[in-house]
Amino acid sequence: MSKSILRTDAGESPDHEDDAGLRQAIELLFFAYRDFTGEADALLADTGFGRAHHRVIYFVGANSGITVAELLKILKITKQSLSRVLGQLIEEDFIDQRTDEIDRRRRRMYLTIKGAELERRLTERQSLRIEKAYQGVGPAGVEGFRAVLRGIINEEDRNTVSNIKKPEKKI
Amino acid sequence: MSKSILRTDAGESPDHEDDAGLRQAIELLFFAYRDFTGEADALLADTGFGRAHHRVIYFVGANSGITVAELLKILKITKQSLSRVLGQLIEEDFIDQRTDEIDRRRRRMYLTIKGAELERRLTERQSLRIEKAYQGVGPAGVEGFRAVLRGIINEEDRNTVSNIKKPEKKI
DNA sequence: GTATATATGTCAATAACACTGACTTAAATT
DNA sequence: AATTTAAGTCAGTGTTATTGACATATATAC
Repeated sequence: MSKSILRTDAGESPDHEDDAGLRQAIELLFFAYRDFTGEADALLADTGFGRAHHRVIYFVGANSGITVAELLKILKITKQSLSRVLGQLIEEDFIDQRTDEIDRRRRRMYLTIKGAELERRLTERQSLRIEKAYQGVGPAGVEGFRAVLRGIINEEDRNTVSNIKKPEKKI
Repeated sequence: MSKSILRTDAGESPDHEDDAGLRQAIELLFFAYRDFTGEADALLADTGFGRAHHRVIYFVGANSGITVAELLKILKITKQSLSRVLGQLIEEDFIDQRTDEIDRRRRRMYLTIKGAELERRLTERQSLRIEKAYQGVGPAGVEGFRAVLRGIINEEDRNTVSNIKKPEKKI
């Protein structure tokens, strides 16, 4: 009685993953992301910052010297949204913004000592959670995890994620 | 020069996953979730509903007859937050709420025809995305994907996700 | 060198989603 | 009869995001 809502409840589905398997994946993504971000959210709660600040700190940390436009492309939010968050982070000395030497329209962003310290604490927690989840899964399983997530990402953005095997990222 | 921020930039890290690998996983989760939800968000945009409505519709669809308290536990939001979203969904006839026959304090929720139709459209899209991501990864890889996500979820909630291999879910 | 395009920033209004705290109602349990 | 549980509501607040309009500085094209 409870089985499928995706298909019309008959017993077909021949060659592809069954509905239940796909629904399970949907739920796994929801719960995993909820808990994955929840931990960092809790750590941030004291500082007055939120998830948006975390994202900015993370990506500036991962891409030192990133420009505003590049950051917007990654986050897929509007300039005005970023502005508020970024303004606070600069104001409170977590991020340093410097004009590009060559193209003086561009502002490049860097973590301050304080910013890097916060980034480290946040990333450390999340890394630990993932590291634990990797345990007992085995290299092939971990590779499967990566491959499926990569496949879920919009094609045009798959290369935005740093690809370890290949030489070096740039962004 | 850009490598690690997690550890102090020296070349250690012996037995465990290296920082770059874990950072990559963090980014994969971010981008995958962003795009995974983005598609449904776009579909919802016309209707005036948002991601919160989607979550309620999804979980009521997956757990027909779920009570308010059970839904709150899954979503980890407050009663007041749910109230707004749920109220709209009932008002606009996507969800039907009926008093439990036995315990008349409980209100059980069900999708209406209209609600089930919307749920189907949303879940279909997301399922298709996951199905595509599964292609070429192989059964072991898919199992790895599931296992890692399950490991990321807080221990107390790992069984909230339907576990296909075992008899049946309940919630 | 003037015109145009690009990169960034800002002002104002609005909306979705979430929170805390305090309280009510109805029904079940003790 | 007293207490607990399930659900709902009122009021106030905060974070994250949106759209639209406009301003400034700099680079590039003609």
